[in-house]
Amino acid sequence: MSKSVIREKHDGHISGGKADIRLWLRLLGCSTVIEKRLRRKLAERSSTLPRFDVMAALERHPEGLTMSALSRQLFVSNGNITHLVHWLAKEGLVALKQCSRDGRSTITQLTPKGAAAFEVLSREHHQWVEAMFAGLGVEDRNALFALLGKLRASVEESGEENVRAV
Amino acid sequence: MSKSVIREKHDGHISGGKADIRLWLRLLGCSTVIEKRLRRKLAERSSTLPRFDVMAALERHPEGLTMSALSRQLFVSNGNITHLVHWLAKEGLVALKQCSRDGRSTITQLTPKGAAAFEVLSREHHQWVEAMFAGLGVEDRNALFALLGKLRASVEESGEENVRAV
DNA sequence: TGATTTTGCTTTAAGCATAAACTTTTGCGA
DNA sequence: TCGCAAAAGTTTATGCTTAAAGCAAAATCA
Repeated sequence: MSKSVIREKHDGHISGGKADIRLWLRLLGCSTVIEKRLRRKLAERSSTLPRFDVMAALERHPEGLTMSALSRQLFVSNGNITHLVHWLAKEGLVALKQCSRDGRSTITQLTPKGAAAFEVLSREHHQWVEAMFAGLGVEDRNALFALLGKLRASVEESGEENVRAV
Repeated sequence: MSKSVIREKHDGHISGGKADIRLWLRLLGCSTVIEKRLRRKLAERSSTLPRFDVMAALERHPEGLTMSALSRQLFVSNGNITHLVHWLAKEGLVALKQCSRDGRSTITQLTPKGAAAFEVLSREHHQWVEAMFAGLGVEDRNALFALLGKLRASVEESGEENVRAV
């Protein structure tokens, strides 16, 4: 998975590491195990997470999206989107058409078949996630949500130095 | 990154989704942004996260590890380890030797060069992580750590149904 | 208008990851 | 001891991902 970095030891401590590393590894571990489970479930239905993501984005934009818009929405590279969309198009799940006002752009939309397929997958996806979080009470979920918000802010702030002098 | 699934909308809510999905996406987002930053930093030093992981595992096992042991430690497939270790060996960062008691096994160890390289990378790695978590106070970190522990337990429990009748 | 830059997308090369098939070696049981 | 199953690694096929190079269309601007 290319994710692990270092492993927690059995006593929950890191060899030579500190608390931050331990926290990061736990965060990574949670995210990874959930993601793997979702991938596996989707694979059982002959789909993948990236394809699901693309379909989810298109489902929320019935008017269609350009390749670049998809790329921005999903935070993946342009070439990546090309690949995914072409695959989905070959399967008949999305339709491509030239943009009339801009000859460079391709508009991507879910086909009825694609929308139906996503409808089913999406419902299941939600159930899978729900099941994995079921062990947390409402208060825990709210607290976790808030803390992750703080963390996100912290990470973003720590990266600002790169943009400072621009 | 193949991770996103669905996107949070600007108001922080999910189209047609529920709180669990929102929480999952925020967790995924945090994990992904941190991981991307680490990957980028390592790339600037001509390394990668998977290679760093392998070296970290070997650093904690000076006696050496077999390929399979590495595979288990890092939770990645066997073929994957083959690839990574051979690359590291070609760079002179790890050394391979046949296991005397088992002709099938290959023992993998850091070379002095590899240990020195890891020493440097590891120190930097720790600083990067520290910086990203710097915005969280000690209490927040402890709370987050505990909540993620609960989440992990929840995820594991929710997967037990597969093993129940075995 | 004409030249330059930007934008949208594709292609290519490299790396990471898995599953499945395969080889070799080991170990175990009849 | 023979035969066969299990284990260690490798290889192959497939897919995701990025960065970088490239092409064509559009926009900018002198």
